[in-house]
Amino acid sequence: MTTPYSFAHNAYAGDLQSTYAALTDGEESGVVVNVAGRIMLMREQGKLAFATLRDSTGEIQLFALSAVAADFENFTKLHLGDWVGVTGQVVRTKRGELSVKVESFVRLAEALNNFGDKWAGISDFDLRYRHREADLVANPASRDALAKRSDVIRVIRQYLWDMNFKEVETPMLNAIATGAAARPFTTHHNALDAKFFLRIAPELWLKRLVVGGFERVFEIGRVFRNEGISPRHNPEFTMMELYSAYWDYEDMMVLVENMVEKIAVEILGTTEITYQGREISLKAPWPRRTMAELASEAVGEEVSVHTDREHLASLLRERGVEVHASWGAGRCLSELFEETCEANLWDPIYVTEHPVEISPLSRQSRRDPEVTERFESYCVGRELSNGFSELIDPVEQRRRFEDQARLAAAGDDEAMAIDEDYIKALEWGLPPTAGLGIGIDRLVMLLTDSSNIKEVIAFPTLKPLGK
RNA sequence: GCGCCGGUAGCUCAAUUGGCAGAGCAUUUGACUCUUAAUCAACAGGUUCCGGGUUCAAGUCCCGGCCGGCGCACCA
Repeated sequence: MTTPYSFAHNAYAGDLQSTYAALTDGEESGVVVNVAGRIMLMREQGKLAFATLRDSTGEIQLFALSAVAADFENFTKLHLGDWVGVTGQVVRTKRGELSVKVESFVRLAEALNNFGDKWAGISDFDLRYRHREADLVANPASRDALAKRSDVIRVIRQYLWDMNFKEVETPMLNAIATGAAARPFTTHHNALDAKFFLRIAPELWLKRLVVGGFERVFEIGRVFRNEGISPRHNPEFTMMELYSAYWDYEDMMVLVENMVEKIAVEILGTTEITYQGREISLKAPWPRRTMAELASEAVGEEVSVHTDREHLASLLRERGVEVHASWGAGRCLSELFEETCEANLWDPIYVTEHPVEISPLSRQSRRDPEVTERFESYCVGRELSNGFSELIDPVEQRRRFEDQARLAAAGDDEAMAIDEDYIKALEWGLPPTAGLGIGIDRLVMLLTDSSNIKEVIAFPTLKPLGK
C-alpha cells in the first residue's frame, strides 16, 4: 500500500476543542478541516465508526458514517497507532463529543507494532527506556516529563537572555578533563593520533571567555562522567553553567533562588510543589547556613575546618565512614556534613563556606582563608546547584592545582588535573566573577515529581543488550 | 562493582504444595446507525529471558548467565 508524501494539514485537535467549545450537541459547524495524527481508539458500530485521533496538541474524535465517508470499509480497518490524515466537517455528536465528520481519509503510516494495552499502556521499564518512542505514545506522564524539560530550558534561556547573558558553546573533546572532580570518558582522535577526554564540566572554558571580555556567559550542554548509573545518575547529563563578572557568591545565590522560583511559577504556576509525596516550597529567598554550622548541629558539638583533623576523623569513624589518609580537616568536615546533614535537607537551603581543600576553583572567604565563598543549594536531600566566587589569582590557582596533583599521586583518580592553559588565562586577568552550575536533569526531576532520572531523559544510557 | 527483587502471548497481568500454561486488551473473522477503555460472538496467538541441573513431572526448586527496578558504593 502506497502512502502519501505529504498531507495538507490545517487544523489541530487542541485548537478545535477550544474554538468549537460552544458547538451544541448534534450541531454542525459547516467548517471543513484537515486534521492528522495517530488513531488511539476505534469504536465501530455497524454503519458508524468512531475513532480517537491524537496529535501534538490533544485529541479529537473522528466520526465516520458509511453514507458520508468515502472508503468507509477501510476506515474501520485502520489499526490503533496508525497515522491518518482526515478531511471533514467539525461537528458535535448527539452524545456531545466534538468530532471531525469524516468525508475522506488517508493512511499516512501504518503501525505494525502496537502501543501496549490501551488502558494500562506500557509499564515494563526495559521496554519503556529502550523504545521510548512507544513509551511516549502509551504513557502521558512520559510525554509530560519531556515536555516540561523543554519548558524548563526555554524559561532558563529567556531568564538569562533578559539579563544580557550570552549563550556560548565550549569544547566537549578536551586534552585534559577538568573543572570538576570526576572520572572522564576517553576517546581517540585518529588524524591527530591524540587521546581526548569527553568533558566533565565546561567551567574553565567559560571563565576564559570572561577573561576575553564576555562579562556574562552561560552554556547549557551535555557533560560526561564515567561513573555508576543510578536513579539519580546518568553517565551523560545536562549541565547549565553561568558566569557573571563583578558578582560574588551572594549575588549568585540571589540569582539561583529567583530563577528557580521563576521556573516553577512559569511551568507549574506555583512555588508550592509535591515531591514523592512530600511538600516543598521553592519560594525565594532560601535560608543560608554554613557547612560548619550544619555539621556542628548534627554532631552536637562545635566543629569547623579549624577543628583538629584527628578529632573530625574520629567523629567520622564513629559513624562508620572510612577516613582516607589523604583527607585533611576540610575534607573530613565535608564528609561529616554529607554523612549527617545532606539527606535531611528537604526544603531548599544554601550550604555555604566549603573548605578550601575541597574547592580548588573557589575564592577564599574574606572572613576566613580556610573556607571559600562557595555555596551549594540542596533540595529533597540532594544537591541542586553549586556556585562560588571564582578564584581569580593565577598564583593561588597553581597552588590549588598542585594540591590536587598530590591527591592524584596519592591515588585519588577524581582529583582535578592541572590546566596550564587555564592558569595562563588567569594571568591575563579574570575580573571578580561568580559562577554557577545546575544539573538540569535533577531540576526537571524535582519539577515533574520524577524519582528516576531516566524519566526526564529522552534516551537514557542503558546497558547494550548482549548477544 | 556488591546486595535484594523482578522477567509468563504483541501489551497488562494470573497460574495453590512441583502436577494439562490462562484472562483482559491488541490482531483476525462476524453482528451492530451516536460510541467514549463501546458492546456481543468466534478464531488465532507461548523457546514461561537464556543455558545447565534435580525430579516420574519444573513457569515454580538448584547453579551459571543476560536485562531491568531498588538499595549500597561512586557521584551531580
